[in-house]
Amino acid sequence: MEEVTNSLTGEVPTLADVAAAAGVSTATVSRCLNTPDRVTKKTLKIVMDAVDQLGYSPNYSARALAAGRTNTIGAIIPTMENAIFARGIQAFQEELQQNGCTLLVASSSYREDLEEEQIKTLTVRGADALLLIGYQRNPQIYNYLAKRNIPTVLTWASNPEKRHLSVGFNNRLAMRALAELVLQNGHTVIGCISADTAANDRARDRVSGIRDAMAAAGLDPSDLIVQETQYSIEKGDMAFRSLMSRDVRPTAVMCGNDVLAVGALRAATALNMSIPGDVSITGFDDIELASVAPVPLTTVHVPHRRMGQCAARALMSAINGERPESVELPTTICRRNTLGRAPQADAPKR
Amino acid sequence: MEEVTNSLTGEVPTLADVAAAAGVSTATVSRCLNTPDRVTKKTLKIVMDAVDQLGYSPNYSARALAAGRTNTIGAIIPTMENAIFARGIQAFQEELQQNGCTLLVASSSYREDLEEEQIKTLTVRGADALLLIGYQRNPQIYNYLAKRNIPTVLTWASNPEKRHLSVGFNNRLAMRALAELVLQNGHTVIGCISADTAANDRARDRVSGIRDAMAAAGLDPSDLIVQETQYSIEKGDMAFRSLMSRDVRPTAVMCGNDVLAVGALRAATALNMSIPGDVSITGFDDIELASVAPVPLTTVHVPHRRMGQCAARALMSAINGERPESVELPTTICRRNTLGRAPQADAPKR
DNA sequence: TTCAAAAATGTAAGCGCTTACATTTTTATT
DNA sequence: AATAAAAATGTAAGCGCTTACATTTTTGAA
Repeated sequence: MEEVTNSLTGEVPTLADVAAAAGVSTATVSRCLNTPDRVTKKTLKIVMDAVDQLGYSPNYSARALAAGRTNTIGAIIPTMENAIFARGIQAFQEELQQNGCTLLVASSSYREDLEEEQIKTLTVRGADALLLIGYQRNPQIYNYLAKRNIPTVLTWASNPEKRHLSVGFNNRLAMRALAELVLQNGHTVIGCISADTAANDRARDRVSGIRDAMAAAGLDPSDLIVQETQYSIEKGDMAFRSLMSRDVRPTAVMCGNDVLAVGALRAATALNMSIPGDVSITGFDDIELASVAPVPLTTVHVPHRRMGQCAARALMSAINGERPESVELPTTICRRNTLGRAPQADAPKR
Repeated sequence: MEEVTNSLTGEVPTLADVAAAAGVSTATVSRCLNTPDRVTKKTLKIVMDAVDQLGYSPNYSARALAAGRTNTIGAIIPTMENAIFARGIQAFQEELQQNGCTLLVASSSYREDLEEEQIKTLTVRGADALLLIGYQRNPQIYNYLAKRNIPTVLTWASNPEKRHLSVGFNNRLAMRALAELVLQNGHTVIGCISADTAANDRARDRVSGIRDAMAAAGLDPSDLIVQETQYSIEKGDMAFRSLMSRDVRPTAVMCGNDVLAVGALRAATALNMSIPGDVSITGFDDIELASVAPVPLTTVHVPHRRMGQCAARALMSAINGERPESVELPTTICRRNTLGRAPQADAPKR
């Protein structure tokens, strides 16, 4: 954190100042900084001493302009308001940092139009690559990105059409596995609280996963009672109540993520229902909230950190002109206390 | 999201391309983009049409290099892993965006050395201004910032020495008010779970606030039982257990933030203690977690969104050469269900 | 020791934009 | 209609860096 300003100008020193101080050309200084092995040990030392002495640090705008790359990666996530993406993005950023890159995060509030805008903003600002959540979006965007040659990784899902680079997990299979466990516990009337399945591919895949399991178990998948809402504890609470006000109450409520599940849990408690005695509840994500909920949540564990890390690596290699492979990370089921045997045959309400 | 690439080169169009297409000089195009009122309505139209037609968007690196500013603001927060800073930063970013600025977020993991590094990284990358959390840091950093002429706003606290621009709240007074309420409920043995008071000024101020209230109520402030730990639910749980294993158990445990309080709550439940019957627990921040905790948390409400917004405005005006004033936002006490009367005189354990 | 090849260094041309200053056009005044 | 002042536009010089290419120095084989 120490620095000697250029004694000549009193200004922040430039490459040229270093070159002058070291008695070499600017090209050599640049090489010392970027490709030290193309330079003599001796020169390197002289130059680096000058760098230290002047407290020089390169101007990134100039570097970006000249080199045509910014060493900045953009990420657009649907929300920062809850912790769904926090851990994964944190890991992503840590990995980038190790590679000398900076992360620029924007959030789209789950709105497609805003996401498009953010993508444009970030690329225009020179993001060398992008991390996006999910795969469903206007094809024009993929064209735009392709035309501009911006490597992009899709995360938190694995892209069914293998056209785009993705580092994620299979939402459908993951949820199916959990649903199978629910069915094994004797539940036959199943409710589901999900985010908007039209706009959110992860949500849609998760619901499909439940239906898959039902079909495989000989139930009619269309019997699944789906309640769509937004991701928040409050909304989860309301959706659960709505589910419970039906003539035939589900004995198990599978939630699209942990946030909704915690809301459902709260509502159930408020309704004096015991968990999992009266009703089973499941989540998805395994964020911290899941393990500290009033009743620890049975949920799907997603390897968020690893996903962030892999995504970063994939992007770095894409930037370097390689062709990284998509990866599909395994999820596991996290059995805790909100899933139990279905209660006795459910009598119609009243 | 549509774009016609420069038909001449097939490349992303530049200012010069637009100028050529519009039949004007690059300077005029630049003016149309940056200072449209210095240009004829007619020219403006011609140029803007060319811009649309070519799908031109400016190269930010070049613009930054030439103009000497990046329109990028940096924020360094201690953590992204929990929601303490999320809402405030979100509001900060929204406000910046309205002013054409982009936010660059980095996290320091509550480590002073990392924070210094991040500050350097962000300024070197051309951040025009910085948002920092708290006021306590190596004076050299403030020098560095001053020398580089980087406007900086300190947030989540209000700086006691008025030397730096800050937009925050008074942690000490806020916690004192809450502590007074606790004391009014008849509690005399008070425990406190806090973050590291040596490194974290907000944490320190909050503890001081409790002591202030005790002193004012005729208690000995040094009787406050302080347990320091990191901010996480798990750590809060452990700290609470440790507090409860003392010979004289506190009847009220005031936590440094809501995350710790939720952990304490969990531990209390696990220990079969009723809340607030056996023990009262308080938080700080009023993040979403507080209202959805198993027992809704009595806590200090902090106007996070407003703080983020004000901080952004202050920075924007500082960038424009004005001298914005520090602001201290009021906090309020949020009475919910974890604070009650002290139980009967506490018998020594066993 | 000589000389070609390899390695190190230097030269200088941009990267795409902003802006001070110069020039031209418009406006308002007489 | 003539003219000075104001407004609009153009010219061109950088901003600080990277890198293709040219030049110089070093290396090592003959």
